[in-house]
Parts: sequence; C-alpha cells; structure tokens
Amino acid sequence: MIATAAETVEPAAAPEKELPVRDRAQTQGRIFQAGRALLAEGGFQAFGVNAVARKAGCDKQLIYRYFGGLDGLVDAIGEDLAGWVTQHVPEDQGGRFLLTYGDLMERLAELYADALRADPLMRRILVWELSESSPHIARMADARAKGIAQWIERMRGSLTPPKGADTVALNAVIIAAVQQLVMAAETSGSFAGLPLKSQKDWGRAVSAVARMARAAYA
Amino acid sequence: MIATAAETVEPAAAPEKELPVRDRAQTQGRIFQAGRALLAEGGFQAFGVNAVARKAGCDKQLIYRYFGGLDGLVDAIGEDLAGWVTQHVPEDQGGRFLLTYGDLMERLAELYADALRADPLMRRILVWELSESSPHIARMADARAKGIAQWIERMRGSLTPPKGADTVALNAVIIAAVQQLVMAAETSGSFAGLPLKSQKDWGRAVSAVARMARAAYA
DNA sequence: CGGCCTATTCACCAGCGGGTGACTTTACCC
DNA sequence: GGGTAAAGTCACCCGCTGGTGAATAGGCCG
Repeated sequence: MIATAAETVEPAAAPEKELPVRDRAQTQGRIFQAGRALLAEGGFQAFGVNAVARKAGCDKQLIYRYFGGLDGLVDAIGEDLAGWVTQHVPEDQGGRFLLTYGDLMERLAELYADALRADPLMRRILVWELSESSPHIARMADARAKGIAQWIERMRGSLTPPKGADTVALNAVIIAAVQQLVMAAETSGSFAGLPLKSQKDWGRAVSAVARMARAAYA
Repeated sequence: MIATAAETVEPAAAPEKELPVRDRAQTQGRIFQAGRALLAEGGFQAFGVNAVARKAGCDKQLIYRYFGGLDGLVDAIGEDLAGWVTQHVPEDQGGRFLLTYGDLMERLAELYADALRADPLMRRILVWELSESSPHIARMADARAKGIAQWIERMRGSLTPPKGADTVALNAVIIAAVQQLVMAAETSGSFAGLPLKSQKDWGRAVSAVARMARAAYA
C-alpha cells in the first residue's frame, strides 16, 4: 500500500494519537473543558463520568482522583461561572444615555438576552436549574441573581424607580421573560406564536420586553 | 412466630396483592395514569419503560403491546393534554370587568399562573420542552399556544390593543415571564431575588406582571 | 370436556451507567 | 544506577435500562 500524504509519518512529532502528557494540571484542564463542552452541547443529560472521560481522552478514574467525582467537577465548573454576569454583561452603556430607571432595565434585558444567546453552556445550566434542585445548582442561580443586582446597582447611578414600584418583583419578571424566551428559542425556535430564530425576531422580542420595562417604570 | 394483626390473612378477600384484572381497558388506563404520575412527580428523567411498568403494577411488555412503546405512551398523554388551556384556564371573568386589552392580559397572566401552579404534570412538561426537542413535545407546545390564542380571542370581545402594539410579542413576553416564574418556584422557591413560596409572594409576582401588562398596553 | 383467543407474565439479552482496586508507566531526585 | 511517588490505564463489579420471544393463565364458546 502506497502511503498517501495523510498517512505519512511526521519525522519529528507523531501527533496521530496524543499520548498521555503526564501533566496533571493539563489533564485536569482537559477534563474540565470536556465537562463544560459536554454540558454545553447535550445538557445535563449527556453529562456523566464515562462521557466526560471519553471526551477528555483519559480514564474516568482521573475524574475521581482530580475532582472527587462528578459532583466535584460540577462544583468546579460552577465556581468558574460564579462571575458570569459580571464577565458577560457589559457595564458600559455603548453610547446610549439612560435617562430613566426604565431605560436601565430595558438595557439590562437587551444585554442579558445577548449574553445568554451567546453562551450555550449557561443556557443549558438555566434549564438544568429548572429540572432538579441541588446545592451546586442553587449556588449558581444565587450567584447570577447577585451579579444582576450588582449590575443594576453599579449602572443605576442616580436613577431611581418611581415610588411604589416593586422593583424586585418587576425586575424578576423582566429577567424571567428574557430567560424563558432564550431557552425556548434554542429548543423550539419560537414561543407562544412568536418566532425566535432570526436576528429580526429577536429585535421584536427585545423591543417588546423593552416596552414593558419602560412602561412599568414610567 | 405469632401473627400480628397486620399479618393476619383477610378471610374473604386478600387485597395484599391485586392480582391481574384481565381487563385490557383498565390495565391500559393504569399504565396511562402511571405514566402521568411518574412524569408529574419526577419529570422526564424518571420516565422509562421499567419505571412505568413498576408503578402500574404490570409487566413492561404491556406498554409495548398497548401503546407501542414509550413514545406511544407519551403521545397518548400528550393528546390527552391537547385541550389543557381550554380546560384549566377559565373563561368567565369572575365578577371582574375587563375594560382594556391590558386588563385582559393581566387577567390571563393571573389565570395562567394559577392553572400552572395547580398542575405539576404540566409544569414538568414545560421543563421537558426546554430540555429536548421532539415531535411530541413540539405538538404539545403548539397546542398550548393555540389554546392561549383562542382564550384571548374569545375573551377579547370588542377590546382592542392600542395601535402600534406588537401583541404577539408582548403577549409572548407576558406568558414567558409567568412560565419561568412558575417553574423556578417549584425547583428553587425563588427567582432573581424574588421569593416565590407563599401565596403572598405570588401576589407580588402576579401584580408585577399585571402592572407590566397594563402599562405596556396603555 | 376440548379448543381458542387474549391478557399477562417470565426469562433473558445486550448495553451502558457509576464506581473501585490493582496494575503499569514515567519522571524526578538522591 | 535505584527507588519512590505520581500519572495514567486496565479489568472488573453491580445495577439498571430498553427491548424481545416464548411461555403461561384465564375466560369463553361450542
């Protein structure tokens, strides 16, 4: 059999099968990334010791050794995501001026939607949170809630909501709507008759949320 | 060993283990109900041929025979739920007068939230819809969307939304918020800092949604 | 009684999941 | 060089899952 270009063996390095690197930190990192990727791609259903090990290209035993099992791995991923809101929802106001508290929440809804739409992993975790309740998951949700509260506090400046407005409840409703729409978009591409595929669809959705936010805080 | 009261055998009937009824319709019904119950209690994760058979107290083979497998059972449950909105979201206006389109949507939000909060099965299915996309699930979501649209159409009377309002998008946002809050309430008991346990908490949430609905359609 | 149809169960398979103990291989250090 | 500890792999075990083909048990009818 004549060796084709693809079959020729590289003279210096033979990258055909990455043999074990024997570097704990790196292997640990590969397991971690495999876990993240698996979670992002298939959700918590596709998440298991065997699957992670397969994807990381190492023995599952290492997951137990380095992370103390799946729970530990989840914890690690969760901790890594603790500052997600701060890292993914920008605080500069991109040239827009926020004149009212309603404008502020409108902007938050828009930025939050963008951030979620761009992050499959976080979307999967949102779904996970609804499917079961475990300490890890609860912690992640808490961290997100705190992050959002901080965002508002930092961006608020001197803006204040109108008297008598239940900001906690109103903001929760806004965030809830955004999350639900983003999640539904992924799996079904629409929600309650509203298509959620194209960028244009999203424009529609976001401006509806924006309208409600502005109106509620008027 | 002296027989205790619990161990004594009933003279007439021995209900200790309900022996097979040999009634296809009834067995079919038991499987159906077992499926519903399992789904309602543990969500789609707890849903499997073996689990259903165990709960129904019969052999799993019967699930294949009578429903053509799990998919068929899901279909049956789904079909049964096709008219859910119509059946669970009342159309009488309970003494209240709906003066504006905003009032109408406010009322829908309230009734829809109540209906969902009272129905564990439907809540689980909502979560399921976000977790994976399959034909069955898509059909259920469609049916619900249609049901809601019908509700609005029937209750609307002569009420009309203000010109320029994107009703489809605005209504989707309202429904989305309600759904997300109900689901989050079940698993974590709160959402984005808003507690969702007591009836009072729900009053807060619902009036926030209501305020937004009214304001958006003002 | 015998025969038949049907509801129901049984026994079994292959596959995959989590989990663990013992083994091999490599690097490093004296 | 030898030795030791860490990195990595292997070979299992167990329990459960989905799925199937054959056997059984009970009612009904002639």
